[in-house]
Amino acid sequence: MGRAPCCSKVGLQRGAWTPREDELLIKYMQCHGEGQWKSVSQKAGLLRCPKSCRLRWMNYLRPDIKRGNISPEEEDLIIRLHALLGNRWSLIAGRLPGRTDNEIKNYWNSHLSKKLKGQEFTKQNGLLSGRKTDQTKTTIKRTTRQIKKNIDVVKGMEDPTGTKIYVPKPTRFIRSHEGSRNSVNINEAALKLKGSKSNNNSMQYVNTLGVFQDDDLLDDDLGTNDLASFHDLHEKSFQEYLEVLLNSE
DNA sequence: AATGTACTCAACCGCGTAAAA
DNA sequence: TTTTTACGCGGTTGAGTACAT
Repeated sequence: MGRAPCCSKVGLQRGAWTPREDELLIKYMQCHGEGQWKSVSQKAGLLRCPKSCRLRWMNYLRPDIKRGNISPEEEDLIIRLHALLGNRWSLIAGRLPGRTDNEIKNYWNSHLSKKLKGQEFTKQNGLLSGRKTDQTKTTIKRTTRQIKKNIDVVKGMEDPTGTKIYVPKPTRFIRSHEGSRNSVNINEAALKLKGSKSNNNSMQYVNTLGVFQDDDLLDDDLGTNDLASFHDLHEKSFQEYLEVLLNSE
């Protein structure tokens, strides 16, 4: 696995971009479009490494980038998406037109992580404190049972028609109140999709839920384990699946 | 006004991986 | 099949700025 040489090693310009550099990069992009970053710096007359050029363009100079504060609607969406996806900033950014992964990551780290830290939700559910109420424990167990039930149904119907099923890659669900919300969301999504028996595609998505780590789910301390290693899907499937998760809240 | 502290965000770094050689 | 290249991602850094003392 090779690695592009660091710009400091080949004597290229570093640090903040000047207006002149921006101008050169914008002009080049207007003529040639994105891609071929390796040659961009040379052809545009910039003494910058490809990474730096790409980053400057993607996070700052691109014409479709939205400027200004994050709206309450956007903030709400970020919070919900983060609950579902974790720190997968590029995926989150993909659902916020005009916003970059870097911007959302910064916004999360400087605003939302602190904002959410002491929220009432945590206290009510007792999931971060390590002390769960009886009601919480009951909810977790009920949710766990329901998920397992759904998985059994799904397993029995796995790929009955030979339809292509997208093989996922692992996604970690970390210990957090968001994690506990995941359990509910995934469960609800499974129920909704399971209900669409007439739709073979839906069943594929449900299948992707069938990879929960059973032992973890049965663990009383649900929040400390991977809630699931449900898998990333083919892009189209993933987007549709995400819709279900979001709408199930 | 001077200094210290906290915050923001553009930019950098290192890693993983798909594609090309 | 193996190695190299190029790209994209998430974590981290640090300069600039705002605010508090």
